[in-house]
Amino acid sequence: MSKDVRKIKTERDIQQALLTLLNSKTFRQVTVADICQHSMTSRSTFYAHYLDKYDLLDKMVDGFTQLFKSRVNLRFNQIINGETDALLRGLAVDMADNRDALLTLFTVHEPNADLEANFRTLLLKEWKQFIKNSGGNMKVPEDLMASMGMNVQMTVIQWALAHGEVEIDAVAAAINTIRKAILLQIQPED
Amino acid sequence: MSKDVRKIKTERDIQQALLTLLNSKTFRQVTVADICQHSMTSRSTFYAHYLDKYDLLDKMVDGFTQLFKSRVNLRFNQIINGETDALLRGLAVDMADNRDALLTLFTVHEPNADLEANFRTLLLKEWKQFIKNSGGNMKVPEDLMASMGMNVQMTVIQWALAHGEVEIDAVAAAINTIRKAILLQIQPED
DNA sequence: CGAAAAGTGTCCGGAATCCAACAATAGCAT
DNA sequence: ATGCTATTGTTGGATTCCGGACACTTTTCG
Repeated sequence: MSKDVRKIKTERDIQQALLTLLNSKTFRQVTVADICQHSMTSRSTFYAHYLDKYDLLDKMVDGFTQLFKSRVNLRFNQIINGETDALLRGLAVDMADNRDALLTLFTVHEPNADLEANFRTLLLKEWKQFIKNSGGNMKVPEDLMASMGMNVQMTVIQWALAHGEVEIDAVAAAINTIRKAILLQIQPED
Repeated sequence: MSKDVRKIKTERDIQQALLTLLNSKTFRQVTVADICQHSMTSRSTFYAHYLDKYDLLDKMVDGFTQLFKSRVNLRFNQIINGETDALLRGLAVDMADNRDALLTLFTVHEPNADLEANFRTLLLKEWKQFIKNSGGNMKVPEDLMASMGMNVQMTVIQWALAHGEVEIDAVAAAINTIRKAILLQIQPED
């Protein structure tokens, strides 16, 4: 049942071609012919794999969204006590493999294909759950703190992707300050 | 008459796979199955393009040799007076595009496929011709000076490939000293 | 030595891809 | 508006590639 390697190769080439083209063009400006030319595939083959360029983008965004989703669940489930800073940075290193692809796709915002929005939605959902499970009396609205946590984490992820996770320790201190302020609101019983 | 793109793609993938494998294995240790696995091509396809792995290596070496040959002729023909230092460094930047491939293939020395030997042979031939054309009375044997020029230039090429052509100016002064000493022998009428 | 494992080279049917058409639509300039 | 050009999808036959088999040689290892 597993795919023919030719399918894997062409899909890889097509997707890589789109990412490359997105460095010099808007997604709207990219044409199917462009993608085929860069990936060295015929247009008939392209349409054998995707309905159109929007379908291609959808599937790429969906793929990374699913990958991120599994990682998010894993990371949040692994949290014990005081490991929230590991969470903040952990997701960044998780996605480091797909550094270029993610950074590029973050710049694309189409109605049904918005990777950054998907990431934010997933994180927000997990933060709400996390706050609810921690069960303390909140001084401020829980949704506000969830949004705060999500935004801080998203900032870390994007910064790490853009600058390389090597120097991530340099900002750890600054992030820590913010993190403590947030956690103080989330778990006031500490 | 022009090739089907599929042929171009598979040959590109196969050749790239060999180069990658040569970073961790000797050419003798590399197996056809390895190449096929890395390049995601079937063995039957491999043998449709090449007789064996030696044939693959031959064609790669021949390709770069031909490319180098044309550049060498071009550079030497462009020499007027006092531009010999431009020649010394020019060939280095010419080959910069294929930096990784050349550096890797330079480590392979097979009886009928030795890129470094080919480069040296081509350079030596051109240096001999260049010295003969300059027509001065030589203080030392012409072949010796040709060999000298070839070796200096080969050193520059390999150094530039290994370290990046960006900082090539750093060694320009040192090379210049050697160059003057050599040219003094070649053109004693100056 | 002798058997097992790995590698080589070749073959074939079926699958994926190419290529060159084609009509239809969208965008753009005059 | 009117053409003109670019782009979009679709189709069918030719080409290339894949997967797996086969016989054979070489290497590895007990």
